[in-house]
Amino acid sequence: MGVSLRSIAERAGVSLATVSNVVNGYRPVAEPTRRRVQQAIDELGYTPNLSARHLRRGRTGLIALAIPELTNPYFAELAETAIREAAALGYTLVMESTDADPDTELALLGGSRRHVVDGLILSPVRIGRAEVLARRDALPLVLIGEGVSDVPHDHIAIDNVAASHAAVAHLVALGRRRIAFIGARGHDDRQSAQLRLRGFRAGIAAAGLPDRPELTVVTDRFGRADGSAAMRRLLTLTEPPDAVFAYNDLIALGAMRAAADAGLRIPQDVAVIGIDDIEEGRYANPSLTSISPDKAAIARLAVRRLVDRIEGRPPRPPYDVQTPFTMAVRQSTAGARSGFRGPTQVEHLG
Amino acid sequence: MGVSLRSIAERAGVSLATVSNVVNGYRPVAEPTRRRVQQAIDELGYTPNLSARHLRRGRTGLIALAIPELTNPYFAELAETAIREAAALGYTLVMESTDADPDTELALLGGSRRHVVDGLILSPVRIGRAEVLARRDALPLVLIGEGVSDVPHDHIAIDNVAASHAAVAHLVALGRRRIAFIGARGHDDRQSAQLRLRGFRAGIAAAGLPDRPELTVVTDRFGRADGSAAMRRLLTLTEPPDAVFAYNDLIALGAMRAAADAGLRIPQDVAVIGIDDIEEGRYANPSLTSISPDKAAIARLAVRRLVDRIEGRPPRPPYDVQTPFTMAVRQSTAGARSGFRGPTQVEHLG
DNA sequence: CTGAAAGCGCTAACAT
DNA sequence: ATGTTAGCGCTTTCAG
Repeated sequence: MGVSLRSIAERAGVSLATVSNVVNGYRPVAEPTRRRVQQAIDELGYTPNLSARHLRRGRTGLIALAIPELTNPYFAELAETAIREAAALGYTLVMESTDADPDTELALLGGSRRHVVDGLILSPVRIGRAEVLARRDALPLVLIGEGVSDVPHDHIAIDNVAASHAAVAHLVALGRRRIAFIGARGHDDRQSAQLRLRGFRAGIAAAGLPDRPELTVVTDRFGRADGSAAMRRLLTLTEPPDAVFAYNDLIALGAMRAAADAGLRIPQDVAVIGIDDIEEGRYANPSLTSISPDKAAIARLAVRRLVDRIEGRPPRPPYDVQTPFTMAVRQSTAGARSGFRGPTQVEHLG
Repeated sequence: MGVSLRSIAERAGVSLATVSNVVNGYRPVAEPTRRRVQQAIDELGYTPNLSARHLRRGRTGLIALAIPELTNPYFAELAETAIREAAALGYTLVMESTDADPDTELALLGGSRRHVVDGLILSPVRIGRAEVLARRDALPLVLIGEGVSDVPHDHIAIDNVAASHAAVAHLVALGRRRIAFIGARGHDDRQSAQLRLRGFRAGIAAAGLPDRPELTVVTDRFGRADGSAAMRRLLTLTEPPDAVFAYNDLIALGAMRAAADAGLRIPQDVAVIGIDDIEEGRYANPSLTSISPDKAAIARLAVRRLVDRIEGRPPRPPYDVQTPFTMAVRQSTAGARSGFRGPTQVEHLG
């Protein structure tokens, strides 16, 4: 059917091995030979059959990026960089949606994709440290996000405790006293990290504010609808919050929606801050203040570390890599509702 | 290294072919035999080596979904369904970002991914009918979106002219007279479809409104920033528009941002409608009226048609398949700024 | 610097 | 109903 190494070899009057070598450059090839071969390649329009190559090499050239959902812009932005980085290193990235389902996450961890991909980048939300420690599969693995840390695997994330603490400190500096946290994961939390909640509590304590459990609302998922529902619940309190720190921007945006529907002014009546700094927040009305992780750095590091493992370069601790973050202050926590085009104030924290 | 067919065959005391048959079910296998084989598979944890399978079959089991950008929620929502559908049909979907670059689109069309994927779903934005007609490559291809139609390839999209016409009619029914269009593609437009613009003009004409070229603004891309910039330009007119029909929701959202920054009220001063019905629009403030394509249908149809081609099922016209759409009327074109939770009025148009 | 040949793991045509 | 075997296209020893 297609053009194979053999056709090129015949056309150029050389052996298979030589063609392979001009394609891959493993061994030096004399200039005149390489010329002839290259010409044959161009004329016949040869492209290597990857299945054959991978069968022979024992690798597929694919890596998987498994995330809770594609439709969360944070992950879409992350994926954009990861795809590029993977391509630059000679790999094709396939996206895998776990749908935040524990069984799917476990199956992935257990190697369900073993013969499909050479390695896996996983953003776990329903499995915890225990499951990762119990893992027997040898498929190279890199974890991202706040889900699981402190395991003998590469793990890339921001310092979630510090980031959350900073968010709360920002609200406190605004003079807010009744600060709520809308966070994800209402299920059985075994060991699964609660870093952002921990940072929130640390921030509250550091400000000398009382611990008010009724101001912490957990949600099942990470979407706008969850943020809205949680906010509506907070607004039924006799003393509703004057500020909200949301687990992520999507939740924050949902919360802002619910607050607006209730006739509240943002930030005057209630200030809102999120995490992720997705573009949507910059265009929201009011625009959303957010902790801004370096998404490109996370994606790049995750891909590189994974490829290192795949290609047998030795893992060198520390496994837990923390990437920098900043804070983008916008209307949802600003005093004046100034024009959008004004310079965005950014504090460097990472 | 890993567990292969051979290991299973030895363990179960059968031939390779038999193991292959219990795995693939091509030929009947006696129940006791199948049992033994299955047990061996379970015990040894066998998973087929896909590279080998694909080398043998001449297919990779991968299909590519090439879209302008991952970070456009419309495509993310589309991709979510496409991935699921592909998996159900035994394929893995890989996302390819063209970045709206003509060379990338051309290369894809020319078969740059030939040996990587079995087929391609492409959402073209920079290439036109001519390029698709000139294509020589045999890689199965399905087109989606308004970019290219009327070519001998499967093409899935809504009726863009009708949809745009409906959007304009909706604004006209609101009593708006100075209706602007913010659309994409400011480049050399050769043959590349301009369906939405055509529908816009038809709507204007049908309402007996004058043709006002200054109310049509083209943008280079499809993002929020483009919508904002275009809107700012429209607001410099001595007679600015009282309504805007945007090429897509992202542009609409950007336009709303710019309008709000200019102190305009939506919809009182200017009504806004988009196309795509992304979730973000439902949570925007005000929420965004939008033409709502059946994204799941588009994704499903595109994948199915592609797999039909890949597996050799004959193409049966019509090539151009139009999927239904509806209109979701929300605050950005509604009179009263009612609560978000109220029922969304939907007209069925598709 | 180049060639010959083995074999990666699987499927399918051909036997039995 | 099951077994045997050729060969998909490539990379990689081992020889020259």
